[in-house]
Amino acid sequence: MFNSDFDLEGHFEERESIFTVLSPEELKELEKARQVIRCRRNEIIYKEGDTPTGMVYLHEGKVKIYKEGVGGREQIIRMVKSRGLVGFRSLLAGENHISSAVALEESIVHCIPEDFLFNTLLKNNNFSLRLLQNLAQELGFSNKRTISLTQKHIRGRLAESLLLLRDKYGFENDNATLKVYLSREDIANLSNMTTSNAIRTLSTFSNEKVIAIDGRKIRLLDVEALEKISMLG
Amino acid sequence: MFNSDFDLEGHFEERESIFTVLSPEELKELEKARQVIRCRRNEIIYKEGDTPTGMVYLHEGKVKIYKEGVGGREQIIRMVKSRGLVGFRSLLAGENHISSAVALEESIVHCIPEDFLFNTLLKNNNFSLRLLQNLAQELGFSNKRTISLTQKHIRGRLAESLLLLRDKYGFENDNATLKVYLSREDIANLSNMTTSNAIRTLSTFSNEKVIAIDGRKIRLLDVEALEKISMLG
DNA sequence: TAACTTTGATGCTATATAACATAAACAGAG
DNA sequence: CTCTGTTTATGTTATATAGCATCAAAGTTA
Repeated sequence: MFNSDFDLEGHFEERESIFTVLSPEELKELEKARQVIRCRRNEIIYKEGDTPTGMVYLHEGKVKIYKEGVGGREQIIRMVKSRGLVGFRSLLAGENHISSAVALEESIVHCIPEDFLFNTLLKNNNFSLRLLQNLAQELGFSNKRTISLTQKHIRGRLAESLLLLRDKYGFENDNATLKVYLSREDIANLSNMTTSNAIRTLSTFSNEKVIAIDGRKIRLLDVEALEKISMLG
Repeated sequence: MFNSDFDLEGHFEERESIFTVLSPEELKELEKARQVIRCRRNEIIYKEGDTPTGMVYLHEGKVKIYKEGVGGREQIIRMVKSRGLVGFRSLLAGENHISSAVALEESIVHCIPEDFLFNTLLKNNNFSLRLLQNLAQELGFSNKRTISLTQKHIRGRLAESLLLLRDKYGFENDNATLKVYLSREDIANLSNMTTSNAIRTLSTFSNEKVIAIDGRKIRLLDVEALEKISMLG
């Protein structure tokens, strides 16, 4: 096993939300207990250091989860898509939030009270198992990511990020344009590099015809090449 | 919250094993089901890519868990102490191992069959909750670590690793000597740097009277200074 | 429309750290 | 004990990438 790369095929896919394992009664309770919140673009959902008020579920939209590092430099540690979980780790660990969550576009999140969560965990073992699986996969992702972000070179890190965005959000109808529109700064923060270097390297990829850029629209022209670049670091 | 550092006080402490939440009958079953294995120094417990055969519990000893990165360079992602879990993530995620585990000294591990694990998870909700908490804390650790390893400079990374080793394994009776004896290479692999740089930086710390080194014996002379170095990156 | 702010693009310089080389100290095998 | 391989130590060089500066383009607000 030399390939330390991501299992690019839907590794942490989750077409269905974690709540599909709930019974009809539990779902009813959930609907009563949850609080539906609409978030605007760039709105903060929670911040590093906050005490979690409940579990946060992203019903619709896109969210970035990041941590502030040395000198306030932010590192995006996870991207969330519709039907995904945003804030759940800290609650389960019994800690305050260690990261911040911000909506990347108009989003709808559900805030699920702590009580409901723990009651359901105690009642419904399948729910517990499902959450365990989710966390375990997330931990695997984080471990793999640590290696990539520390050991790969700029080109490899950027290529990996682009593939990661494809896996997470997929393509537009043309089957090539990433279905997510990030600023160069966000791309840099996702890939552990400065904004200048993200811009520069995207340009290089574009010159090499590996991708095509049009503002924030990124089309993956040669996925195989990207995978190669990502692999070789 | 500017301090993105570790909660140095027993963040992922676990004096008691996760099995304390089992009932007397479950414990009996566990004793029947588990396989006790003695590992010698440097013995491989499992390797990246292996299919997990069960949950691995470290009864006694010290274990490093690492992943191979670009060009075979290894990154230690976790250190395990007595009564800790070694292999559990992959089983819960339903994946193959994404990391390897090696005994750092003579160790005794218990291999707990998959059946027992999942049966107990379905029967005993407190066990599930406990495991959820464990995983959630581990994920938090991994996220924090990603930031440290990517953003801190060599001195900061090494200082953090030394503090991490103290938190995990504690001191000898002199209340200063780390109770773990790693090669410079392991220290480097833990801190995301080359062996030369680990050696060089340890020397520097020694010259600065922050630590004292005598072969693999490392005494922390000025913990406050180390914390400062770790903090400032 | 104009003034202003943010984002994107590109070049240049500085620097942290990897990579390499050499040698001493140490450990294990015969 | 001697031989041989590994670990530790230290100096030198090369390089990837951060940091900074400048400018153009695109959005935003007045």
